[in-house]
Amino acid sequence: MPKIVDKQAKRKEIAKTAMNLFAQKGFDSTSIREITSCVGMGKGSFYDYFKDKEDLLNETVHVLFSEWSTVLALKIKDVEDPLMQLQLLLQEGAKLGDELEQLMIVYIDIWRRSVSQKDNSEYSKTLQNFLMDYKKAIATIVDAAKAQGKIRKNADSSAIATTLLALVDGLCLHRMILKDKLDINSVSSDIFTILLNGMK
Amino acid sequence: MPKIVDKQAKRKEIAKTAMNLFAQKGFDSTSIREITSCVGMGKGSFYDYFKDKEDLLNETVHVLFSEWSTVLALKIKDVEDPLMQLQLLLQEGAKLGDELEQLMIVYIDIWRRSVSQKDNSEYSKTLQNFLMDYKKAIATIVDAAKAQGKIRKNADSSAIATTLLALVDGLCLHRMILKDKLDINSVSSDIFTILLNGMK
DNA sequence: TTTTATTATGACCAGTCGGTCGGTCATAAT
DNA sequence: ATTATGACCGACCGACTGGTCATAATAAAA
Repeated sequence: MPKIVDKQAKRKEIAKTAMNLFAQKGFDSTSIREITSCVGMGKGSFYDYFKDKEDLLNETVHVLFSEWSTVLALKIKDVEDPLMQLQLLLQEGAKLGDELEQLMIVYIDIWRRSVSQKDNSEYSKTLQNFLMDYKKAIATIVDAAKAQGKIRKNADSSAIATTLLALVDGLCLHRMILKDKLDINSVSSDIFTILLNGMK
Repeated sequence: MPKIVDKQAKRKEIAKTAMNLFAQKGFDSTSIREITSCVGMGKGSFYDYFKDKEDLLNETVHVLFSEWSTVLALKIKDVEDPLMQLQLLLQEGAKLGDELEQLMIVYIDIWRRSVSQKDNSEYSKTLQNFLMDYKKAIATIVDAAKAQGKIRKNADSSAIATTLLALVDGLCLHRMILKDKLDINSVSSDIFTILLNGMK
């Protein structure tokens, strides 16, 4: 029998390498040649693992969100207090743009593609699902805080989750442009106090 | 003597047309040929108005922010109460993504380019300045609210402005992906109440 | 060793890219 | 009527694109 390679593993490997290039030049301007040469394989072989360039984008999106979730989950895993979890989510999430700047750039790139493309491409749906799952996870934490009486009972968990998520992403993005001119620590602690006062 | 055209006006016209195409395919994937054919001019003439493709991007960014500011300023121009202005800024700003979806898509595209490109290109600086000016304008409104005793005196205007701005952009972006699944009205009114309670 | 199914390859393809350039055209001043 | 000049153009360039395919390399089974 011929040698067998783990196709799924190689897909991941190629996607990870590609992500670095996407972060530098964007998806559209990164060529298959560049990617394969960076991985150390022939250009033709690319098509043994991916149907076409968009198929690579689908894989990239999966890798992206999986890494993102892993890192974020690690940040709050040992925290018990749901309120503290929310605060961490805000502070650490907004700082994730520094730590995972490349991921963030690719995120934006995919975002733009997903919105301007009218067809319901696979990566588009993945992006939607990621956002909704993320939101649900936050809403669950908010509910836990409500159950412990740390947030007023009549607060809209879903709305709070939506807001927090949008805020984190917004801060992330703005911070990427403004760099040191946007001090996450001072902003987020102040805001969290305000939010908290309002939510009680 | 030959007829003289208003070069700056034509630059604007071309940039506006280009923006529609950028919103559909992204800057990288939109060709000069496409743009000029859409405007109804020869490809060669393009270079009578722009040094190169990036020069067009600079013009596009200016047009983009100018349109954005104009529309947003219109939304709050007749409102006296600074608190109401802030609320409008949040509600209307977040909905601007619907009204000006094309602008928003191009905004994201430029954003990605600006961050991944390490050099300090002109459009990059324009984007930075726009964000900082925007933030300053909001901070001014917050100060006005403080002066009227509608926000507690010790609140950090700058932090609040930063947050509001990030929140608006974040909601805008999320709404573009989630469409109707994200109801801006219910979210923003609820959140504004929370913010307000905390800020008093 | 031979066979055989899978993996790996890079030359090749048709087409597109941003950008240049020589030259035509329309107009307004003379 | 002549002339000067900016506006306008599309053929052309070298470089590059995503994708194909005939062929070569590989390694387990016979």
